[in-house]
Amino acid sequence: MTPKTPPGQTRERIYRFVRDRLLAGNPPSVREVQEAFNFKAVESARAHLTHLVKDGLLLKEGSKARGYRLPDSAAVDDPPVQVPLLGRVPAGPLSEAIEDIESYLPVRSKFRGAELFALRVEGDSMRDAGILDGDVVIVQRQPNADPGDIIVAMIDGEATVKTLFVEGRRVELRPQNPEYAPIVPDPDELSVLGKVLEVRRHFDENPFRAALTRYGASSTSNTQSARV
Amino acid sequence: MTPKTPPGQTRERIYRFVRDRLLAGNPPSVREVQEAFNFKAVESARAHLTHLVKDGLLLKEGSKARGYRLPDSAAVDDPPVQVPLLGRVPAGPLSEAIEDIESYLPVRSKFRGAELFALRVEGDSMRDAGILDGDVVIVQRQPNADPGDIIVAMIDGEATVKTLFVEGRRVELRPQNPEYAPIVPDPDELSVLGKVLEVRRHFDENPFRAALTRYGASSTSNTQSARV
DNA sequence: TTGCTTAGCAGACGTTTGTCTGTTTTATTG
DNA sequence: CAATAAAACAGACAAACGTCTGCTAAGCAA
Repeated sequence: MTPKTPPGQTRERIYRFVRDRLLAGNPPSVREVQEAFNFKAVESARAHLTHLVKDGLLLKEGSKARGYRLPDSAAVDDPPVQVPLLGRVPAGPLSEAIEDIESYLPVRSKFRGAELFALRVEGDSMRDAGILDGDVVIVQRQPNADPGDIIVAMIDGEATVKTLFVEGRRVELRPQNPEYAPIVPDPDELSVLGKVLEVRRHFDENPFRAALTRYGASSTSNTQSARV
Repeated sequence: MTPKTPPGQTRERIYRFVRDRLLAGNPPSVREVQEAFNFKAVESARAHLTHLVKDGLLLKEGSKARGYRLPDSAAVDDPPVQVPLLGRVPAGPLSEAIEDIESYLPVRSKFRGAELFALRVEGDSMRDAGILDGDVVIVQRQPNADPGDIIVAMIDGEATVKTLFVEGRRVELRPQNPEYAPIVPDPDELSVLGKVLEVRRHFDENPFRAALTRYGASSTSNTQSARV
């Protein structure tokens, strides 16, 4: 027999497993819990689930399939903030750009209260900082920044993402890519839109696949059979 | 027979019914749809659901109970899913790693239903793909992947993030950094943990600032006065 | 009218899933 | 050590559930 786990230990892990599945909108069946924990018997999983209900950690109505639910007490403590992804750069006040909202991104609620917006990066001038063309940056709107911050600034009516450098009176916007030259704006004309808090990149539509298959990887025809 | 409803009218009501149930984390069964709309036959409900899938308004995987899900398009302003950020790599079943949860990250609800976890990347073997040391990847847990996918795989008991290549029988895990060599695992021993959907990097504690001040930017003492 | 399509109904079948009973193993406690 | 409780296992059963085939009725267009 599988070695017995100390009391409560496995139960807590099962609770979190079910909790995550429920938060993901994907309620597990008893047998899925069984398999996730390598139980040999369905009843082992069900016993744990029954106990969790008895302890008030889970809810269950009737004997429906995948019928376990989270009680109110387990509701996510801090609902995330929804940050607008702007299709165009907000030169003026952020409120004027709301008609250009492409979608909303959830960010951790620790940023609640800050004025945030998201922007899609164009170009690869920040390549060596791991910010690539098409990435989305989450920006905290603020009129000034500290040296070393990655900021979004308005230069000649266009928004740029650069690293801020300060040497005495001289202000420099440095790209992170040797192919690009630093920008030295007139300190009085430098308009800081905000400071980059986070970068995100999605691989759903994999932009690398096209380039990669050029190397001679399996043709699309046998992609299915080539699944690993 | 119950009077027939004009084309599409009932279908739209069914869609909203299912959608609301899914957003509430309470997926309905076919028979629950049947009862909600007073159909006399299960098949009446199922026909509508099948059509909704065909029209792309709903998703369905396999023949699981309560298996209908929302596609990406419907997930715009839905409450985000909370994804666990694991402090340690989930070598075994995901359920065994739940005790190592550092925190939860909000991701767009388009991923609702998938089994997701987040992981902190170590090393810069994927540097040229814009995945740097310390970045967080959001992974969809799945046992296989397609060529070109960026995957998390177990190699020699350690988790690695690499790009998957397949040439016939030969499987290759390619870093995106010329300083690293590709890994050619035994196809039978390659264990795919999941596929990387997204990368995130936080600049809150700016990792670049230390390196940047070396260039002679203002010393820490006048950082404040140097704010721009 | 005829033909076609869609909506709905009826019944059945097989799988998934929840549940139950009984047994074995392990840790703990007196 | 024996007694006890908890954990896990084994096997079975019944309800829930998804799916399929065949059918009728209603609307629509040629």
